[in-house]
Amino acid sequence: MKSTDKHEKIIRAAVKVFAKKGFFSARISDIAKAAKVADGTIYLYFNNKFDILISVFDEEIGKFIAQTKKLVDQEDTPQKKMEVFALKHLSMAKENKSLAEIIQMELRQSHKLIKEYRKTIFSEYVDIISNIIRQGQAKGIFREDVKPGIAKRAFFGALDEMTRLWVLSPKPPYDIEDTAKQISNMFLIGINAR
Amino acid sequence: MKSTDKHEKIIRAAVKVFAKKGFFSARISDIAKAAKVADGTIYLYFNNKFDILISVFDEEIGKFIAQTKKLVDQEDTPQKKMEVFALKHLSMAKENKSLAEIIQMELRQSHKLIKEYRKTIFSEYVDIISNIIRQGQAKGIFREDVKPGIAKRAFFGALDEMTRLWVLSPKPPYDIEDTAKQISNMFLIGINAR
DNA sequence: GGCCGCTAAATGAATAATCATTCATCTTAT
DNA sequence: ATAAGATGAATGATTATTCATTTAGCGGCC
Repeated sequence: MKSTDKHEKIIRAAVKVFAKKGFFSARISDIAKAAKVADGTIYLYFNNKFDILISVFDEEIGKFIAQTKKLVDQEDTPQKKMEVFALKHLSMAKENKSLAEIIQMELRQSHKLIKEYRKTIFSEYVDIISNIIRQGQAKGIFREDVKPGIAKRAFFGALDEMTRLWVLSPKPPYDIEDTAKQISNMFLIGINAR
Repeated sequence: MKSTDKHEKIIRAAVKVFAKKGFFSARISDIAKAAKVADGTIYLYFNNKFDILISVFDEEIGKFIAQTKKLVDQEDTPQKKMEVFALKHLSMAKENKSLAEIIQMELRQSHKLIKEYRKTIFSEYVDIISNIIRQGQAKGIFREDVKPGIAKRAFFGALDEMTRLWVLSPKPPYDIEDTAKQISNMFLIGINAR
């Protein structure tokens, strides 16, 4: 029985089960059933339940960050980079809802390991934003008095909250591209009339 | 033994314990010990563990929203209202770190009841923002093409993410008032140089 | 080709530990 | 003396994890 990669099958099943029930309420037997393997089989591929969660993060989030960086690099202006970042962020949430749900829910746990994990992985991600902002400031395109360390959080937070809305609702209530543009515009030109 | 209000004592203890260990890892006996009562006593005041968490939210978040509304109402201009909202939000997180931590962590759970709860309570809160924006638009102060439904999420998300930073770190790295001003400015006038 | 024997992989029932919850008993205040 | 309040040991339910047993794939041999 070597036909399919069990590791992969279990990860995929776990993403679905964790998204649906949450990490703590998910039973190993739920994951096993969803992956169509025996309970014990899971322990041939993972050390314990927590290890499954970490593996989900490790194997999925890394890819996504790399993709985002690449897309941002392809754009010329800082403004366009911001917009592309927003678009990529929101698209990912829409296209991979279960994973987005897990990131939203489980990566917020107060478990020590999760906290550390979040700090590291999210720093790498939000620093894409602060780099764009610094570039823009160097070129005289962005205001000098904006602190990149705050702005990156604000921009990421705005996108993260939109994602949460979609994760909690059955359907995305807004158009992805329109939302990405609205949000990046709000940061770029503000909401004041003139 | 009627000297102190047990209900209150237990809530206070629960806030600390939940903040430290998270809802699922917190044991009833932890809370009992922190509140200096017997395990069984907790069940004289609460139906079950989950009920404690809900009570924490109910009794603390309601107060906070009311306070925020009042402060916002006292300001004249929409711009000032936005700034005051931001300031109140961040101050609350700084002054009541344990509660902020619980809101950050536990109110994100995928448990069905929590999801519903979050939708209701947060709607009330973020609608303060969309109301400010609509007022500003009616007065011709804010751009008409900004959608209040998106802007409210973005603004809240930005503040929420700053809060998360503080909750995860040992110390607040930025000045509250300065941060509130930076964030509201970013929304009001954007980050573009001109 | 068919038949052993061997190993790695898979199974799932049994185990063992964890805790939320209960309730028979005890305390305290009036 | 009584009852409302408090106690905490015992209960029972839940599940992560283990491990004795089974199964499947594979190479060598006749």
